[in-house]
Amino acid sequence: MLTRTAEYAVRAVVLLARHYGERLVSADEIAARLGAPRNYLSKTLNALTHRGILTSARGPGGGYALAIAPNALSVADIADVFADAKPGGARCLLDDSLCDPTHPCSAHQRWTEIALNAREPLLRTAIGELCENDERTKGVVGRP
Amino acid sequence: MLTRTAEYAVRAVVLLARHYGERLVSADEIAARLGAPRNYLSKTLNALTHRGILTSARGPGGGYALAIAPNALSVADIADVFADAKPGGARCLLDDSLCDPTHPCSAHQRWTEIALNAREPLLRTAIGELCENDERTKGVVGRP
DNA sequence: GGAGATCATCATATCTGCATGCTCAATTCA
DNA sequence: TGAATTGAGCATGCAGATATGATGATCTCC
Repeated sequence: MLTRTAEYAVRAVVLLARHYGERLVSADEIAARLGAPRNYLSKTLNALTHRGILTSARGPGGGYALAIAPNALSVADIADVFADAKPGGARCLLDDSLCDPTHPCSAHQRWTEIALNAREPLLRTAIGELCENDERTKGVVGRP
Repeated sequence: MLTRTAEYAVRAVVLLARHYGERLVSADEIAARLGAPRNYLSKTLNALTHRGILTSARGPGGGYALAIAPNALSVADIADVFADAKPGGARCLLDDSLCDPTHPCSAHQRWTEIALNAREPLLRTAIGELCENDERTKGVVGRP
């Protein structure tokens, strides 16, 4: 469903969400706890930082932190950072030469609808919903 | 949502579905109408043939044809042929060292549920539903 | 049986995601 | 100011997906 990089990103963000408002978490610690390659993860975290999803601080005691409340951040928000931006949607399913992009065929519309439906679960799921653990330290979760 | 190869496959199958019970369509014609590389598409069609989804015939007048009724074939059936078989599902979202595979954490279960929901639209959509065209030559479509 | 059409397969090149290692830059603290 | 810590960035290699070209195998038709 997600590319490997996007999966790293989601897992890292979920981890950071569990420390939201508490403390910064260094790339080394995140990599160790996720079992992900440190340098590769670093680039991923960097991309999230540039998008304003994370904040970062260097030096001793530094690391990454979530810049957005866990319940205000959807899984799709994370995944989108690493998705190749498809410019004009998918190509026509039936015949490239017979489908005008401005007046797409019915199959085209149906296909787009399916793609949206498949994306829906990612859009509707907040990071906070994935942070439940056995201690339930964060209390009730869920998109408001 | 789909890999490029899987997208070619779906589009090719939809094209073949429009000629279901009519005639065979050659790889050359399919490639031309889809705007796909001929030899690459050939391997894709070959894989579908080995799975029993298509039939093929060589020689003049030969080509490919759908081996299954369009309404009895889901988009997921096609996509699965080109999906890498993930052995044990996704890794734990929270912390690899804290999640026992036999007793996955709640986040793990939630994540699996999301993945299933995202796959649902592909499972529920029959190829026949994507074959509607302006002439509606095939009559009413839809999974029975 | 021969010629042309068509599927099937192999060899190779290109591109992208993934991963690793090294170096630079910024921050903290003594 | 200097050392330690930590993020940021660059160079490179590897594997798989994607694409291209050439060749073989099988079929139909004459």
